[in-house]
Amino acid sequence: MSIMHPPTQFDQPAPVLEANHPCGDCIVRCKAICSVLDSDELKAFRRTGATIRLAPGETLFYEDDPARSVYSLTRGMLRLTKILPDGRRQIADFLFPGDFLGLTLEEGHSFSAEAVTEVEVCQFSTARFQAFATTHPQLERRLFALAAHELAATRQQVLRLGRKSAMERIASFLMMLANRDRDVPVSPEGRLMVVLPMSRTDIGDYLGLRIETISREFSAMKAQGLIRLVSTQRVEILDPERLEAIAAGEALPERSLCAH
Amino acid sequence: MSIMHPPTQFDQPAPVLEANHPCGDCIVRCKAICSVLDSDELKAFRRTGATIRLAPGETLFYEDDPARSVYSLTRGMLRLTKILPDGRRQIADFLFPGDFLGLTLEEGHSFSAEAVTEVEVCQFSTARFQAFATTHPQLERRLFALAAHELAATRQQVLRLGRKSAMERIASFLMMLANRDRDVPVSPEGRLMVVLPMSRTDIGDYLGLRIETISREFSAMKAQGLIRLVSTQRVEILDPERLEAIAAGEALPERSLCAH
DNA sequence: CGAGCGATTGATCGCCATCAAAGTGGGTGG
DNA sequence: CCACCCACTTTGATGGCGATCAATCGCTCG
Repeated sequence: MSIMHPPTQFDQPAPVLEANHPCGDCIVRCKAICSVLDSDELKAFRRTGATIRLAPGETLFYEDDPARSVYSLTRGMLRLTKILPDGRRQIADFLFPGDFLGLTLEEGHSFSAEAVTEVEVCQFSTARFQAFATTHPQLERRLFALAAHELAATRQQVLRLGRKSAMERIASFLMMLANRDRDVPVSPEGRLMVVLPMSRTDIGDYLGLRIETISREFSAMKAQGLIRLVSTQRVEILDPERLEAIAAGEALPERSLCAH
Repeated sequence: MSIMHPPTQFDQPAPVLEANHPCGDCIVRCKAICSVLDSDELKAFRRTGATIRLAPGETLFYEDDPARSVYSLTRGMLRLTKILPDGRRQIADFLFPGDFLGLTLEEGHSFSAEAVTEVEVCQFSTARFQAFATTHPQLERRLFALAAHELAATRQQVLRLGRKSAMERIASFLMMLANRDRDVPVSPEGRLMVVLPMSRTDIGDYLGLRIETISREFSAMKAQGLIRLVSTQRVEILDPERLEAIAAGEALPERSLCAH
């Protein structure tokens, strides 16, 4: 998952489209990979692709499947997962509308992609996409920008998993979600609201923790007045500064469960 | 660190260079970013850069330093580190000759880069490098390939840190090193030999473990006949199949310290 | 209203961290 | 050449965080 939206120089208004353009009502036009294409390019590009819809839990592709398609996520949330032979699972990333996936230099995909919520993606043949990219340098530059951004975000994840405590990981995760859609996240009273479309199991598998630990730390955070659990899927952030400090590893341990 | 060398389609013989070409004796010519350039391009490119040498422990740049240069590592090993306020350290990656670093879309670097061994890098101004890339599409394609490759390797690291035990992490680390230079690594008797130029502290900070754990697991592996500790910096792999199985999470726990 | 699944809470365990001490090896100076 | 030093590694003893096992809660749906 990106730390936040890709750098703003790419969040530019995309070229205006004529009426009836196949991408005319695309929600992620300004963010997606296609934003660097002009109207005609985009139309040509779009014709080479299909739209796929997935229900929650459905799989877009499996790890090691031959990588014959690339995808642009237009609606919903995907998770990228890796599984160990004994069933241990790691979620490498959550993907949001505008994210791009599936381009690899190896033969097969290096992770599975599954729908967390209802999902809609644009699908393109890898071969045709690459041919198209070769003739559109700005698309290649955009590809690199996306990869570089993902890489930076994934290295943040490495820091989280390698060196942060359970509460720090969760705080970090919440702040990341809170920072990503600065548009949606305010409660009626103007407080930061984070939506968690994924299950506790997913959060655990993303943060390298068990679901019980996720639950316990959420409860501890609630007890400390850091957050409010509006519902299972909605968290209100009551103290963003302190939560951010915890996420950054700046806060005193303050034992989560110490009563004695 | 790459899982292994970048895909072979890029490991092509680089164009032959005339005598006295400034890159004529470059060790990493076939692997580095420059491999996509022909002789004249390369000469023009090289003139824009400088050579920097670092002693072990010296820093090439710090996290959050403005990113004004990019680098190609020609000799030695670098580590990319992130530090938490209280001193906890995570090594995001080890870099080898032929690796490229420093290109980011943010203002500053997202990690520090320090020399593990004696190091030599080619330095280029970011601005000039980007201008040069704009006019050399094959360079941009190569950049994307490197980023994509790094991203896949970093996601492997996420799996290691999120879901693998101490011994699995170390086995995985050893096999990664063993697979990376298939050229160097055989002992006189034809067995797999891995060189560890970095300290135990570095290994620990890469794998999210303490140095005591690294030592203990090395000893346990030795006791199980998996490896032989030739010296602090040299490990002979005695049972690659089983070590690979452990690395992949396929092996039974086989309690490391269970005597009773 | 009951079934069933996910989330929460509780009790205990075990892996790895921490604290501590001893071993090793390389470099320096007498 | 050898004694000493210092940094790094290894080994040992103990503790704590998060995992595991287990029970309860709460919501959704039939």
